Amino acid sequence: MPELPEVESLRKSLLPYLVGKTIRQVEVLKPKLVSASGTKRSEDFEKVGEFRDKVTGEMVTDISRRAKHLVIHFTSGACLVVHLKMTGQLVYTSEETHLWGGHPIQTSEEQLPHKHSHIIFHLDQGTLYYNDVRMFGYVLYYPSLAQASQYHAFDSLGVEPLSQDFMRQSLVPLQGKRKTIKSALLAQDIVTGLGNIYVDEVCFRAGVRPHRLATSLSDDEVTSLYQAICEILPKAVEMGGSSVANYILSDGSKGTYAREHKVYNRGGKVCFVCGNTLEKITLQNRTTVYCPQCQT
DNA sequence: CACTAAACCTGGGAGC
DNA sequence: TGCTCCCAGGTTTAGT
Repeated sequence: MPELPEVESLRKSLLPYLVGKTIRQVEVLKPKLVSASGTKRSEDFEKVGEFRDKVTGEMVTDISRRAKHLVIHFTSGACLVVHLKMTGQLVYTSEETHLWGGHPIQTSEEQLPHKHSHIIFHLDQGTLYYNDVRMFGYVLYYPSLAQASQYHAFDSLGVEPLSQDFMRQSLVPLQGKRKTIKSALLAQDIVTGLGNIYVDEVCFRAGVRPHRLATSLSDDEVTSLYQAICEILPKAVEMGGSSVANYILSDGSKGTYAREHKVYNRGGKVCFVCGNTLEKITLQNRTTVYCPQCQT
């Protein structure tokens, strides 16, 4: 479930650990998760060797984010594009800190690597683990940011909702989409970064039913959606994201925004605002929860 | 164009 | 205790 707030929180938590560190050695235990030249999820073992060779010796200069992708930048201009998909994690440990959940490692299940550690980056100080239970995620190497952008068609993505470019006007194209509001917000082409959790939370806050057609949105409702996104996403980032299932920050600690959820995972429960029962429906093949009273 | 389902995977929980 | 079944979300792709 890493959505924008989770990826952004992870990015921030990785920065102080990774910037300035050099990769001394790489272990790729699940070849299908990496690529060295744009061919995703290849089983080709030569490409694993290529990946290892190209990444080894690189120093991290910065970590950025585009939509739900993390981009790890290197001195040479090359970069790694990381997508966590459903269950990916990036966890950093070092001899000094050896942290897990903000405290020193104590139990065996806090030990790394474990059976879901698929890529291990040994740094000149500390170790970065890519863990992924379901292995939907990936780590792609690109020799330059330009090539990464080209292959990944980052330019077909909509506006970044945390950027200064994001304004009410950015959401006006919603009114031209002949699909449901939820579908249009999940599609990433108008605004990026929202997933199942935050679309439901945003719709609730805006007072809009997610299964209505986007063409039915009034101007005021577009404004409400804009305001809801502006309020919810920064707050979620501030709280480290929503740790449902297995999302964690780079030191193993959890984000706390899940306690702020008003509708996500609350189908059949009582609406905090009006006291009515929250409705649970399936939309776009995804579980969707809304309040029939508060959302119109 | 927009929808739906399936696919990619595994583990956790419910129900029996 | 242990089995089966269903569910979880991000994204792409194939089919309607």
